[in-house]
Amino acid sequence: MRETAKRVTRRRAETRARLLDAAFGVFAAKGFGHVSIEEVCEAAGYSRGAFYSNFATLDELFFALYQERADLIAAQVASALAEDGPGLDVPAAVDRVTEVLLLDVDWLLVKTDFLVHAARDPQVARVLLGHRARLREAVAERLFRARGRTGLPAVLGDTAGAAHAVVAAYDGVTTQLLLDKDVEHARIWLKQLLTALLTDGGAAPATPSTTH
Amino acid sequence: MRETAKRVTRRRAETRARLLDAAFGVFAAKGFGHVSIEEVCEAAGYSRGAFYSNFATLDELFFALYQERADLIAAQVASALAEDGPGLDVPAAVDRVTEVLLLDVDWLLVKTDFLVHAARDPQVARVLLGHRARLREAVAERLFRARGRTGLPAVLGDTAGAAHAVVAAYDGVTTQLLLDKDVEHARIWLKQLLTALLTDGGAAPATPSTTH
DNA sequence: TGTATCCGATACATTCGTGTATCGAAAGGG
DNA sequence: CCCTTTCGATACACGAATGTATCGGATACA
Repeated sequence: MRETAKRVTRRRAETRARLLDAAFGVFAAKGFGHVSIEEVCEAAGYSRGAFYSNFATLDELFFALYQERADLIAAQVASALAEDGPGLDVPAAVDRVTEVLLLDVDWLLVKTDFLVHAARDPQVARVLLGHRARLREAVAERLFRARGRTGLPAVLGDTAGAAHAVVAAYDGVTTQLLLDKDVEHARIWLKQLLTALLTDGGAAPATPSTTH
Repeated sequence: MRETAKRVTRRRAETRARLLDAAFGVFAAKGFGHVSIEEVCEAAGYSRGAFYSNFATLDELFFALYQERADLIAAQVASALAEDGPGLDVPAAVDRVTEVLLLDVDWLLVKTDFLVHAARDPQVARVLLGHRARLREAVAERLFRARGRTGLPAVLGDTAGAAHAVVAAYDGVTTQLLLDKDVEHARIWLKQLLTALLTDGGAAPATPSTTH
């Protein structure tokens, strides 16, 4: 006996996807909490009937949207970490990851909205914490492979601690980026931060003016 | 000739303050964007007439609220940085600042809401950027006074760069704190991060389990 | 204490969003 | 090719929140 033995799908999947895509745009532009169901439907080119046929509430759609995109990003990060020359080239990996993480400001906006949402709903918070934990583990595993090549500062503890620091740096840079919208500067800055955190002395690269 | 020669005030100041206080509670609980004007008024024990007499829109109230509290925190941080034994004791200063910055989770919630708000309104963003810049300058000035005692890693550049890193660390830790609500752990973790960032090798303190 | 002014409560009109119920059309199975 | 099932559009009823206009009571100042 199949669970929820719904007969079908195909149109449905399409409209669901369109709704999610449209919602992403609307959320990015106005912020969850300032968006009505109607706006999403209008942006997607559907009427409210389509919405209620696919989702019960706007929260549910938001959740689905987040999960979809978060998984996508996670996969990209994982591949950026995996893809490696023969030598465990940490700085190169940092570059690739930075590129992926700070790709799309709209996503950062939506993600932060989701954070704010999760901060008030323990159920949702657990999911987000799960995503973050998985990300940290991927980073930690990568750092572990590179141990020895790079001397981690003792203050951070083991590779897990260092991974924690990496995520914190990412979050910190994101905050600033949301305000000044300067992606290039954010990338440079994140690389600098990660270098400072992950290398023991820190071979000084050309330090661009950090007065922004 | 006085600007806006309103005759005056006393009841007015009182109700305005009560409205702001009540709004803080409501915003912290439900999040800006899920709060109606009526809710704020009800929480404050007033009717909508009082609100419209003091503010034009909910955004305006939110802005005033943020500014008020942000100034307060800024003053506390400044005093925590200033207050100093004869010797420039950086770790002690880090402790004090950490204490102040991670004092009230509700404030972090509201602050993050405001960030999300500012991210979509350049006018508001400039104000927030201003606040952050002032905070950074206070930190930088303090670091400058302590230079020599603490060897800053070269990767970060000058004291201004280091201050930038301090704020980023703060923001990063805030994000995690909003999800797990563990203030004590956040404090420890922030101290660790700051130590790792501000000291060149980093004298390892007792590293608590960072697996959270 | 009188009085001009200000403040905040109440009432009202209106707009906006929601959720549901119904119906025609599309899609897949036999 | 028909027929059953599902999808999504339309219409409607309802509730919630907004903004304004008006009014009575409070407050400062002479």
